[in-house]
Amino acid sequence: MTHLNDRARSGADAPAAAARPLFAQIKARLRQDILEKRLPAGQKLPSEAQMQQAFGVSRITVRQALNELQAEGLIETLNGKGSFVTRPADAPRLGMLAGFNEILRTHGRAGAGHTLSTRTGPAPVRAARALKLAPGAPVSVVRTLRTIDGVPAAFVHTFYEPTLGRDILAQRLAQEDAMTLLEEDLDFRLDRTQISATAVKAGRIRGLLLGVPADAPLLYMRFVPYDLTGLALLYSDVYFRPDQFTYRVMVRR
Amino acid sequence: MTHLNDRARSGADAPAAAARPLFAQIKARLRQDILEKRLPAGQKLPSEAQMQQAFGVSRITVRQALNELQAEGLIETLNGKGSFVTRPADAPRLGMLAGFNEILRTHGRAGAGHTLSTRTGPAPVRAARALKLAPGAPVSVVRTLRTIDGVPAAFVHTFYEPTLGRDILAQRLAQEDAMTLLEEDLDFRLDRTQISATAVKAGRIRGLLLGVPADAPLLYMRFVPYDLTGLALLYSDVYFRPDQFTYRVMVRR
DNA sequence: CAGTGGTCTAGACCACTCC
DNA sequence: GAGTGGTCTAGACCACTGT
Repeated sequence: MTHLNDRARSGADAPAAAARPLFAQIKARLRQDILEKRLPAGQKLPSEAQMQQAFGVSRITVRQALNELQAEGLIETLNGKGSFVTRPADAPRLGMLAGFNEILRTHGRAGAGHTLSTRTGPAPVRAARALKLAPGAPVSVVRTLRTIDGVPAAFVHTFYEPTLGRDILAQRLAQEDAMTLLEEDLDFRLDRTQISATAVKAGRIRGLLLGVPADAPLLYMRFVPYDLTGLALLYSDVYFRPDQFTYRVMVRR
Repeated sequence: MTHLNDRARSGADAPAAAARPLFAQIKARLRQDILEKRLPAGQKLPSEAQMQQAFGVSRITVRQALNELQAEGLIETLNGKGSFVTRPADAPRLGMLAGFNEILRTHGRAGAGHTLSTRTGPAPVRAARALKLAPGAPVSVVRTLRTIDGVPAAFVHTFYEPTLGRDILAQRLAQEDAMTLLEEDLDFRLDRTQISATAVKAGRIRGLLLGVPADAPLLYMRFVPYDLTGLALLYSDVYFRPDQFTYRVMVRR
């Protein structure tokens, strides 16, 4: 049966369950269905009239649930057509989580990438902490070199839990950046990304890789993207050649 | 008289005005009253019942307007008390626009600042472009040096239009960072900030100021905070000593 | 207690989309 | 035209805040 609490707030006081508002219950149910992919991306939701029936509530109550889901970006609603589960890749990149290649594309420059190495090994402390793993837990580590118009521009170290379908990352990190892959290929719902930035001297090894003197300054950034569920999806260390690339973000509020 | 369109969509076709939804008209009116400070920060709005009367609409229509204003962060609504115009400083810093000092405070370190110079002169091209001013238009320029526990940490160049009450910035930029001043002292409603980051060699002059060798790497960032109305409030160039400061942001979606 | 916002119902008419 | 979401009304009861 599909019905909800049945207004169970009146009778003998329910011992535990807090009797949440109807619209919140409907919202939570739909939300779960979406996050656990029982309602896959692009799927049309039942019409408001159908939900009214199914849940046994008035239309306004259904709409309040849908409005909040829309505000969270989980669904989009089109007049005359219906409500649909958002495709993660279509969701507007509000805060600009655009990755490396995406930025280049909008500037009309040609990005490319080479995988230097792929392996699985114990997580370094900083990666383990960011990913909330036990120190030394196994992680996949991919090192890539990204170029712009043939010139080395960034040296990237990506760490991620080798479970899930995430191993396709290793195959494709050379062509696309991690953010795009997570959204478009793995259908993760990116919610926010923790970014930090400093500068470092290139040093001998990174200098050779990036084609700059050992004392050249590099932009050193870390990225940790999080799911809508709060899960840290990966940890990425990036060294940028400042003459080739400037990082830009629009931060809201 | 306070009434709205009076459902003017039916009769003889209104020539221009597009007959926007009632709640949108109410929302727009309140929004303007808030942005133009006819409803000052902290002010209690009329109750929903009063607005129902004043605008001649149903309560749900009033609430739809208020809900959207709340979603935009312009008002906050407290059960049993009423709706109030948000104080910019109270609004949650979602995307983390926390400035320099604020970050230090949460880390328990002591920040301080010295004003190196204050003057008014023609805007450099990059500042004029960011602030949407005519090239060479007069801007105030303040140079400050920020220290952490007595060690130089950042060299800051701030440009802003010398109009408005903004000149109090010059007096206080040494003690507080610009973001905080804009919100707390000038009651601007920050909406988003354009940030960019690269690395540079310190060079001789900046090296002397910050107490590092001329070939030391520095984190070079630019900040342009925008109003809710889309106005660029200032332009800021910052050179950070990487051993003293790492920039962190949480970017949403 | 009176006043406030929070939730909900049962209708209604409209604009839009697709057939 | 039938089906969809967008807007709106006129009520109602509740929980919370103040006195």
